[in-house]
Amino acid sequence: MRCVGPTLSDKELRDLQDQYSFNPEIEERAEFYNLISNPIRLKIIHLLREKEAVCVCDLKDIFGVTAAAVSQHLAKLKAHRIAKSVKQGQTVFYSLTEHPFLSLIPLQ
Amino acid sequence: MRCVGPTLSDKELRDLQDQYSFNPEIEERAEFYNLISNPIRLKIIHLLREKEAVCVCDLKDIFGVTAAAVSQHLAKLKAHRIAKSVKQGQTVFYSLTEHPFLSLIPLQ
DNA sequence: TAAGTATTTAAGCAAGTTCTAAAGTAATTG
DNA sequence: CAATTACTTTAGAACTTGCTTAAATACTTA
Repeated sequence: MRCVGPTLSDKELRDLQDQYSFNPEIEERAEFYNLISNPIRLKIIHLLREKEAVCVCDLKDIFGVTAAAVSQHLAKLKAHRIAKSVKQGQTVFYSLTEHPFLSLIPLQ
Repeated sequence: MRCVGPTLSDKELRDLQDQYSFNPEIEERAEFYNLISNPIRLKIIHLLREKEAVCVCDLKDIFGVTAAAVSQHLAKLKAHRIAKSVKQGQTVFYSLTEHPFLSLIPLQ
């Protein structure tokens, strides 16, 4: 049942339902915002804009968390194709991709 | 203990620790991204850019959830000073504030 | 003023997030 | 080749999120 108060017309309501109830573009963007809503992941992105490529080992020292925690954050960034990795010996270097959504994050 | 592999110098590491281990600006931005990482809240923001002021009752019909759910999302937007409300009779109209972080969200 | 409408608040639950410790894999080195 | 280092994966605890239902509040109207 519709509300009675001074509200939208039936047509306006239908239009907004069509536009918003299912909207993959906005939903995809929300998912990206969720990815960068973690302070460590957002910091990793800023840091990789500055440093090009950094290993897990250094990231764990910078943020003061375990290597496991850093590795899990990097795996999420990688799963969203925001970061990529290159193995050099036993060291894994992470760097940013050219993902278009990265432009949603302003430079420092 | 520092890593042994081909990594950052001690000085680079200290500089990055200083810059990132505690960084309220980035942390505040991450918190905002968390706010807009929910698809309904992000859609409400886009919708209010289009419609100026909309009541809880219409939002519940647009998104197909209960009024309680919408009200809780709006309360979060309000707590972060992204939205404000005006009561007209028994109807509560919500609209956007001029919060600077809103510029982080591109127009449709 | 009783009933109905709009909204908020509270309680509770299921699902998701993020950390740690521990175990597993792979490369390096004494 | 055993030990060490770098990293990943797994499992589990603590916490957060987002919904629903139900109750509470506020306003309107018959």
